[in-house]
Amino acid sequence: MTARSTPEQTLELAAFVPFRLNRLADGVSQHLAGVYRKRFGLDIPQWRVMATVGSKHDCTAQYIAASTRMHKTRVSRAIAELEVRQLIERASSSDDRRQRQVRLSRTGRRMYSELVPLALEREAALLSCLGPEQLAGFMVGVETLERFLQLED
Amino acid sequence: MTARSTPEQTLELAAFVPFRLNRLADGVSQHLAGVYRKRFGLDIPQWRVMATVGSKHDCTAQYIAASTRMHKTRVSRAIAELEVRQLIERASSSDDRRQRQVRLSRTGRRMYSELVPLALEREAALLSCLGPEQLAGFMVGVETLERFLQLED
DNA sequence: CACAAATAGTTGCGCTCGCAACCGACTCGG
DNA sequence: CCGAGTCGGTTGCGAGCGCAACTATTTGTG
Repeated sequence: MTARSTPEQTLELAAFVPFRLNRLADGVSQHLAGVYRKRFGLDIPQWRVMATVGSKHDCTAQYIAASTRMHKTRVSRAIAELEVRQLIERASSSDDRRQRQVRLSRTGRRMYSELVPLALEREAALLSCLGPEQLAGFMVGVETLERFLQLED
Repeated sequence: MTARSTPEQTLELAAFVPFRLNRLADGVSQHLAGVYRKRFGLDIPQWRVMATVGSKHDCTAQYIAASTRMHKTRVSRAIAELEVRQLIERASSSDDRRQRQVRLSRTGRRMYSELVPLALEREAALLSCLGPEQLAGFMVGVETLERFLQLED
């Protein structure tokens, strides 16, 4: 075998931060998936659209795409399905007839007001495993990385 | 707890930790994608298999699936492609003829030894935006969450 | 020993997604 | 105005993935 002075550099996937971050994000998603899928029949894109439209009324598909960082086709399809299910409504904008204003319907608002507390509760349950100062330290890291990767809105 | 005096609870996606974690993990993946895709023609499953096989010789597909937390079909297909490209070799195990021992080929080892330093360098570049104590605080949070979600190996 | 249950790995199928092409609407320079 | 370029949004298509079913082998139980 090769007798190099330095041993071959190896990479332990379990200690590789990008991998761990992916795995963690995926685990968190799973942890939440039940809330919107099983109970409300929403998949992730639909849930994100609901959340966006719920907090900012009369927004466009483009705005949703930008703020959720989803591809516009993904947004388009999520909106289409939500409209079929009558959870949102679309009205053609008066000043630019290319874009259509998206808003929650009556039933959509009802679902939203049920959905939000559950989601926040799950988030809180997740973060409850961190002490206050641990949480703060963690979030500082998240924010710094977001800024570094220019992921902020 | 609070009566109707509080306004309707809303959820700002940009402040919702699960969403931010997904976005962050995705950003980090993008940040790395160039390394294995553009330069070595590997996609993520293939890269993970390479990394796993590189650090643990003679492992089975099942082991790879467990340690990367990928679905066994995803692993199977990644291995198949890597074998076609002659980056790995498979030998049927003597004691259990269902499983096949996977290891890097000569060219696979060469690629691995090129790939690992680049990946580690990228990881370091990413984490360099955090100061030492920020990094430590961040990693403590990651570890705690991993343990909470039972994602450790 | 025989047969049921479990296990390693592969494959058919349907679904989702991103890319690129597209359609209709706006804009702006000439 | 008119045409080129741009922009909001949709759709055809191919790639990748997970589920479930399958093959081949091993293990467990009577």
